[in-house]
Amino acid sequence: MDNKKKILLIDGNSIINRAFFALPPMDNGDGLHTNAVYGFLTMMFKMIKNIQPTHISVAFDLKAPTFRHKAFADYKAGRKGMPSELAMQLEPLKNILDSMNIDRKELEGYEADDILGTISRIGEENDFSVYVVTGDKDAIQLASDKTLVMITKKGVAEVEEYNTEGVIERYGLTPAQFIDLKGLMGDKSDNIPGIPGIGEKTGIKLLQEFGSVEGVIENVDKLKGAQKKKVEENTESAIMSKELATIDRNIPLDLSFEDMEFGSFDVQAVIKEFQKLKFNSLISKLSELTDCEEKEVEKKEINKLEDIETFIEKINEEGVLSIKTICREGNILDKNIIKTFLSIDGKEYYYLDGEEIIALKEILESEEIEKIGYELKQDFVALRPYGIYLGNIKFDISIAEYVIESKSSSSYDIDSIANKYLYKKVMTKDELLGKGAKSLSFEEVDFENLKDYIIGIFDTVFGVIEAMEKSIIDDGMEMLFYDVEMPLIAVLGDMEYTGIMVDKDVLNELDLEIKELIYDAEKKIFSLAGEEFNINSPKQLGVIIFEKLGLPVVKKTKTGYSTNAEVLEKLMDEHEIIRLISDYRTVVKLKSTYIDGLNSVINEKDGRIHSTFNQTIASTGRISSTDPNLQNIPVRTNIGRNIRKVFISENGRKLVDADYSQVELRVLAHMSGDENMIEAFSSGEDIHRKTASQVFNVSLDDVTPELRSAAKAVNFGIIYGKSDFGLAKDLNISLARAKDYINSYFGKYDKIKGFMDEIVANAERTGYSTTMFNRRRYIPEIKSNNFIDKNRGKRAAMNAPIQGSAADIIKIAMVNVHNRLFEEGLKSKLILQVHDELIVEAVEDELEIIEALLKEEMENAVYLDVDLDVDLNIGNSWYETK
DNA sequence: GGAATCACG
DNA sequence: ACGTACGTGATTCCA
Repeated sequence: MDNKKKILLIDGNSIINRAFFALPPMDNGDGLHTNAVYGFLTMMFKMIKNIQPTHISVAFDLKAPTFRHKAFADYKAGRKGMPSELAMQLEPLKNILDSMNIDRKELEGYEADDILGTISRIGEENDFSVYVVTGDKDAIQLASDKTLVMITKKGVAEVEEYNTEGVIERYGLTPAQFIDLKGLMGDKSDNIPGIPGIGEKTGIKLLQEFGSVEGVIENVDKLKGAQKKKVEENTESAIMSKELATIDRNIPLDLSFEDMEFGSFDVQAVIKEFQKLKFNSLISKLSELTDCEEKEVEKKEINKLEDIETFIEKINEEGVLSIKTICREGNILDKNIIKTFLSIDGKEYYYLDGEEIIALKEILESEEIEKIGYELKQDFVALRPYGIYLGNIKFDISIAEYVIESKSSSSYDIDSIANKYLYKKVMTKDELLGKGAKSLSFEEVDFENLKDYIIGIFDTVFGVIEAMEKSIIDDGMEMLFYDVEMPLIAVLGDMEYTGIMVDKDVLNELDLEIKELIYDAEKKIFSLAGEEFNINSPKQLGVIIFEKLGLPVVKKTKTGYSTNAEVLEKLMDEHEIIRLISDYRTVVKLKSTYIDGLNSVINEKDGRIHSTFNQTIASTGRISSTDPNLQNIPVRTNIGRNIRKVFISENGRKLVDADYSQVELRVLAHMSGDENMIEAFSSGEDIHRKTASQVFNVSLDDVTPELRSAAKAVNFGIIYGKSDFGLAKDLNISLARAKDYINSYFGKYDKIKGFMDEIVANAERTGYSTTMFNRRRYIPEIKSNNFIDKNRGKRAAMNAPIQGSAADIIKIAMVNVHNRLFEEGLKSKLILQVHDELIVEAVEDELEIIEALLKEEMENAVYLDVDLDVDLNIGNSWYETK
């Protein structure tokens, strides 16, 4: 089966039918069901990818009666018609096949089976390797050394393959005898009678002995008892059944292999069809199918913008501007722009050199002119040193893709966006600059190449906005995208550009202290171990404590002994070296990640640290912070908390730290509508204490610290979908008691239970869960057959609406705080966000205004069925704001 | 470049 | 019976 000529034959009705029943309902938002088409195409794409056929044909049944109906009035009697949800999907499927130039065949009086049988025969005669895909086992009779029959099992994704040998192996019969088997056993689904009482096993046995239906009949005398009687009484039925089950491989079919050739089609037309059905994920798979014409990036001119006046006039007319700055590596505070590329309509592209961009300041800052682009925060920040504040950021395609397709580990680079929406290959930054040691900078790169890179970005921006906008509206994310995510770009850009002041002296003092601690700990560890080794190497450390010192192994990792904090905690009483190792780990972490790490990113010009805030990373909608990560500065331990003394306010300013109190639990109370939980919050009591009293049925005064901490653990566990096992482990209680806690928790807060169950059920059906503001998180694992993956998917599904809604809320607050600071002409700056906490560096004159402003905007960002509560703390350093 | 570890909400 | 809390980022070791 290694011919160059390969023909893929698909039983269209059989496969679309299977797909319909195997896949959960899907629709395109316009009432058109799409699951069967989607399933069909997924299967077909997979086959094309695996088989690489040169020819394809899809056969369909027609409604008209076939020769089988004429021969046997009851043929297929009792079969229900197609459900309308499936019937409505036939035309769209046929349209897609047509637009992909895939041959379709249907012939009055015959079934799809007969078409496949005939083509496969002619194909074999013409030296093709033939691949037949269907859900109907009848087709097994077509199997041969040249024809591989693939029968779908479990939906449409997996198939069982049969060639001659495969049939013999599985049934002990030749493919031709498979027809005889049908003749004997009949087929309920087609209402073919066969011989009542003879099933697959008996049928196979008889055929192995007598060869065929006719053989069985001739030798009926050799049979005994009831079996003999059955065969005698149903001779005619058996012969007729065999006839009905025989695929007619000689039907009068017009066919030319030329028509069935597969490979070239109008990709853009197919994409349009897919977009109608919302099959975005399939669009990106088109490129895997065939190397047929990828749409080339059009060669375009990018000219120096000479006539700025006319350009500005035109912008004012159009009202939209796309921009991409290209910068040299350098200090965020310096003017680093090499070139700024501009386009108004996606047709004409221009550039300006370096500082020339200042000529467009008014337009760039204009609230009238809408700015569109890709990763516009970079441009926003790049323009700041020129005194330009990019205004009215309307549409950023990287963030649009993030809200449209939010799932874990997805990338939103320009190439994947272009590929998905436009089926275009565009140049990536890596392709432009190269990777690794040989990589170039933007300054070194050839200008012609740079132009192609920019054309790719602009073409993509202008090409995808319409489709993205439609997705955003269809999914109900207009408010989230236009009123939260887009304005947030400038907020985050400002935070990055402003940075946070650090006290280098404090940092150096801490460094000296910690060096001492590390040195002392090292010395003691080596002496207790009796040798020197690399304490930072879990491998070497494992050898020392588990082999040399013989401590009991608590847990293993993939690669060896586990030596993490939890394990060390368990070994604490076994040997005094453990405490030292644990402390050593703590201080080394502080030095490497925080002291050395922060030291290396202090901006030499302003003595501040300028982190980058990422808006398209976290699958739940949170913001993340890198270079450095300012969202994981130590706070939980006394020694670690000292790092916060490094983050200070400038002279004449104060840090105002505002944090939401229990925002995730409040979100949960609101979203679930649970009256008891809502009451718990409105009582104003400490929430974990109140929960303890409600769940354990004791008066508030009788809540012991143990009960409170149990309630706290359950409260948090609920947010993450924690199991009884995990709770038992954390609280160090029996599994039974942990179960008890959870049961009484859900007994008291029964709507929370219902809410969680509903989220999981919805996610299993739709594949995603949503926040209060319709932010989606896609969780494909929840449909997995793997128990572990599926459960992880369920927990992610339960957590995403809570964590994500809280993220939405603080983003709204950030936009509102930022707007008020601007509108009221205040000099204080929002400089940090740590998920439920905002930090403003306030000038002292504005301190009271800022306190009120922060509290007001954060508490009123949204209105929930429970109040949002914000705690304020003021200090000269982050350490003091506690 | 992945694994292990540990810092945060 | 399964394996056992969601979401991040940085550092270090080691193949």
